[in-house]
Amino acid sequence: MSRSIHKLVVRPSAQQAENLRRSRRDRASEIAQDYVEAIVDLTAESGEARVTDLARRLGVTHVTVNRTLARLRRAGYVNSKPYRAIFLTNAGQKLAEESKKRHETVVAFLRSLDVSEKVAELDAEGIEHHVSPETLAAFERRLKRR
Amino acid sequence: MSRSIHKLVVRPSAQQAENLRRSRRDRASEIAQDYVEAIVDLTAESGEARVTDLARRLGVTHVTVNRTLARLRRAGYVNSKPYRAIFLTNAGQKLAEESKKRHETVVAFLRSLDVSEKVAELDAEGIEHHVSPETLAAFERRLKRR
DNA sequence: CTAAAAATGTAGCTTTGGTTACAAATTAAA
DNA sequence: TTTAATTTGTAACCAAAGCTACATTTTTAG
Repeated sequence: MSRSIHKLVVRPSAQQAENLRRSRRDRASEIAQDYVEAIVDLTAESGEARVTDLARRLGVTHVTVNRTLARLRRAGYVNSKPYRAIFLTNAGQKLAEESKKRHETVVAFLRSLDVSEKVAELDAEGIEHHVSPETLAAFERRLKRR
Repeated sequence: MSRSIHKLVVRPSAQQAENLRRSRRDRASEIAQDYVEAIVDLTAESGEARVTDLARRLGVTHVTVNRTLARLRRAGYVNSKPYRAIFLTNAGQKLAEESKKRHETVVAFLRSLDVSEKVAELDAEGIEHHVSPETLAAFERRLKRR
């Protein structure tokens, strides 16, 4: 194919390449979502979100949290100062709300298929970042219909 | 000045931390799955899978393909020699079959929820790597029931 | 108040997956 | 068969996300 007819078959490949490229691009924001969600939860639970709390919750070292927070600060999702608690910007709060809602929908949907609670949580963690608005709407439709 | 206390590494990981850590670990094999699937497809379509074909299909440069193939060779999924076509090992074929089946199930399932074909393909690309056997079984159950 | 403990920050290394630029090998064409 | 085009390989770079080791700051206990 490479040497003869590749131009004739370019369409399907192009589509899939685009799909995969999107997959990869999306990944950049997945971690951001995990972080803002965790920040919201921790703030609700204990009044403030600290680096160490985040590290424990996210299963990484405080060093990783630190560096990632720097990126999120640059991206405008969080406000934080050295040795102080971490706060979300408006953009960060919006992202967190959307993420949380999506997460809950995915979990509820999986539960509605009789997936066990533990596995539903587990799978949702990975799946939620790849659910488009259209698919999310389909999930919600299904949930309402029972 | 240096206190240099050798702290023992404590791992009191919460459930969610474990979930996220799994997410990350899983990611390592996602690319492998994309590659072996693409190799199967290309071989079926045109008799052999070449570096350039893979690059086009996966939406990356041939350099990336090259380096990733080296890793897959090390991992025992592919056999390849310089300037020659790429073949799957038995392990690679097994992985490809499983991946393909999972992909098809996810797409069919989304389609059964009236998600459009294009979006179903798009979302499946990201979702399929995070679907546990239990959830996959739930999808299949649902598909049979209609 | 002081000293130890805990939290946070910084330096520097690793791996992975991406890139461009250029070199070498193979294939196709004149 | 010699040359041009295409494919493949290599070198050298980048950024993200992970780590350990160590330094600094803040908090807490005595």
